[in-house]
Amino acid sequence: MDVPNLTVGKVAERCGVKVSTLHFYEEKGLIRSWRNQGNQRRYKRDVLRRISVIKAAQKMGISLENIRQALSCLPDSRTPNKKDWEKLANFWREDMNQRIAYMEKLRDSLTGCIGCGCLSMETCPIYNNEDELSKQGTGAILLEKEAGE
Amino acid sequence: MDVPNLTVGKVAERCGVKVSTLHFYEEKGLIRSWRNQGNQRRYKRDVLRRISVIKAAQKMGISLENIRQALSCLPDSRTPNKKDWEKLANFWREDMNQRIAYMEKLRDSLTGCIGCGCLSMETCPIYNNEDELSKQGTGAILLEKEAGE
DNA sequence: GTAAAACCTCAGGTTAACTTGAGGTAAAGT
DNA sequence: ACTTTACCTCAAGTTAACCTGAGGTTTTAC
Repeated sequence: MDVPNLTVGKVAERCGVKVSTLHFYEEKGLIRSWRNQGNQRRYKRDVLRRISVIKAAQKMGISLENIRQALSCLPDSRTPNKKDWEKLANFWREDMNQRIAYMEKLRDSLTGCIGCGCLSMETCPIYNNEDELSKQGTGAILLEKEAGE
Repeated sequence: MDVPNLTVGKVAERCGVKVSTLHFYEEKGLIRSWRNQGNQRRYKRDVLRRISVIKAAQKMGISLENIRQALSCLPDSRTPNKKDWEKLANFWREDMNQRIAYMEKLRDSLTGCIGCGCLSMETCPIYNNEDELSKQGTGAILLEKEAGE
């Protein structure tokens, strides 16, 4: 029982992404493959987890470039183990905490801010928070809604 | 003491945005202006607050299109009052709560998920959450980092 | 009254994260 | 064997949220 190597199609299917996405990720250095004699991509099994992590991280609002950097800490030579992945998780959890805290601040400022008169660019807590937080590396947020449709 | 009407330049300056952004917002139906005889834009003072709100909402991850829709509930004929703005704030606060809850779930799932073996597309809580939440209108997230450049 | 600063429109550019399509090769099924 | 399915590369298109620049007009300041 050799571990069967995966084709792009299989990986795409199992991860719920398009083949073109895998090409794209490879081009961006997020995943790796080697080629068979026919020049077709083959993947090791751990690419599945890698892609899962990429997707999860994206949902947390991390850009592909940042994900790439984080993933580059994973060992290239051997299949990453539990400790490797945990390191990644720890790295991002702190980030998440900051993002969440930022959102909470925004939420808490919102009602007061919009309702009262303070929402003037210079004095509004929302704007003051921004500067403070962007220095910490947590800046603008873009949440994409994919509601009904 | 007539309220002096604002020019694009003034509005841009006071809001910390570029003139082109104001043109853009107007084109997208987010703000309004009228023209003087020379065809130049003039704004009422409440445009400042409107833009503040747009900016704040963007930081919360709301898309311009959604902001436009929300703002379209504001009265066009009269200057919006406190109640009008509060309605908006309430509308978005619920949204924020969902987004925050989603982030928290993600964060809490992250360590376990990445660390253990469950991060397989079909069973991972992160993926299950996604479906559940996207039906509620809270989908993918994109947080833009503007750290130290 | 004239020169600089501000404004106008419209076309096209930018970035991220992909997707689509054309034109061609490899692998799999029967 | 041959046909269908899968894969390859490379170029160009897509969306959001703007920005830049060209070519021309209006205001403002001295």
